[in-house]
Amino acid sequence: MDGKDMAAMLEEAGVEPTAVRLAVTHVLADGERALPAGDILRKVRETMPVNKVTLYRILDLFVRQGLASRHSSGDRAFRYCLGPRFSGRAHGHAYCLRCGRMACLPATRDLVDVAALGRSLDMDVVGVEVRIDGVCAACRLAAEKGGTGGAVEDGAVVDDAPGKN
Amino acid sequence: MDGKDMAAMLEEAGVEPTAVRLAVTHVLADGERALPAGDILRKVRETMPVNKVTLYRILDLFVRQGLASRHSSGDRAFRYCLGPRFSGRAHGHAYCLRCGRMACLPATRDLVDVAALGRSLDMDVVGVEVRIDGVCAACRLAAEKGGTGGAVEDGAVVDDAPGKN
DNA sequence: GGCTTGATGCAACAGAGTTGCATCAAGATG
DNA sequence: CATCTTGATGCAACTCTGTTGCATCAAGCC
Ligand SMILES: [Mn+2]
Ligand SMILES: [Mn+2]
Ligand SMILES: [Zn+2]
Ligand SMILES: [Zn+2]
Repeated sequence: MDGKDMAAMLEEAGVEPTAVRLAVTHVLADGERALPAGDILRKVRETMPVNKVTLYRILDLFVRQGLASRHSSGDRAFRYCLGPRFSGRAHGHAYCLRCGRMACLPATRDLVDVAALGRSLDMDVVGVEVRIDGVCAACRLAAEKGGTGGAVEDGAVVDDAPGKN
Repeated sequence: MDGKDMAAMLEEAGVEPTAVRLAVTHVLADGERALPAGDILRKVRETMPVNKVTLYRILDLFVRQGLASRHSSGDRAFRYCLGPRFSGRAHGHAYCLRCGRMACLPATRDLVDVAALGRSLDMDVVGVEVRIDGVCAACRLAAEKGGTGGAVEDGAVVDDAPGKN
């Protein structure tokens, strides 16, 4: 996806295309994984200075407009990826309990009979969240080699110090 | 379930049966819903004084021992209910976006083909989380009557002041 | 030029859970 | 009995992940 597509996506979602929003869209459009706000913030900052509040507001906006979707993981940080309309599918995720990475799966429809659900529950169904919890291949290998900390490399918590936007 | 059963469950789970743990088990054994720690704390406190840290430690212990299971909702508080071994089934949940209540569903097996998942993912699958998001019947009715706040009644946040255990 | 509007920044705050250390009771040991 | 150890609990302070209020700034309009 190039810059042109990003702007088109924002417009289609009814969102004013500012520089930061384009950068966030660019990160989300990677599409491999659902990312926590902290990771998105780091990636966007490789391009330009951004305040974390701005990012949170953009993510909320994107979710409201269907551009992004927000998913809960086993830890306390929500993960964001492109919404169904822009990723081309409603999909579940595979969450690694060791490294915290959350991979986007091909689709949810094969796994869950949503229609049957709507009928069987006395509830207006808005969405279905499917998450597979386990240990990813990278972490399994790392564990076999004797490591104890999973297959993570990044770490570095996003800070809050003045002048850091 | 009476007190006798509670103690038996704790023993079966390999957990020392203290007064607080029995009370927590009692609350979880209700079985209708998965409850946030705050709700559990309030209910246990109707019986005896307890510190919130104690509750969190008990919940962690219960989850480790399989007595309870921990589920993520659309908000930032985890919900706890009896684990599969003690509730008699692995099950998903229905989360109401209005009132935040999370109902335990009959079973997950009918909805998700877990075996197929294990095969298709390069991952050691530990668990599957299925959550239906929507608006519960009570909230739908409340909304039709013109209310704007969902079908909740409780509210009251659990405090942290000294002398409150 | 003045006015409004929307996006962004900054500081302080909030909720949910954690950590470290103190205390206390029940057993185990002598 | 005196003492030692162990596990459960309490309390204060802390972390992490967002949120809220208010200030600023730029762009468009009159
Ligand atoms: Mn995804
Ligand atoms: Mn349940
Ligand atoms: Zn992993
Ligand atoms: Zn409801």
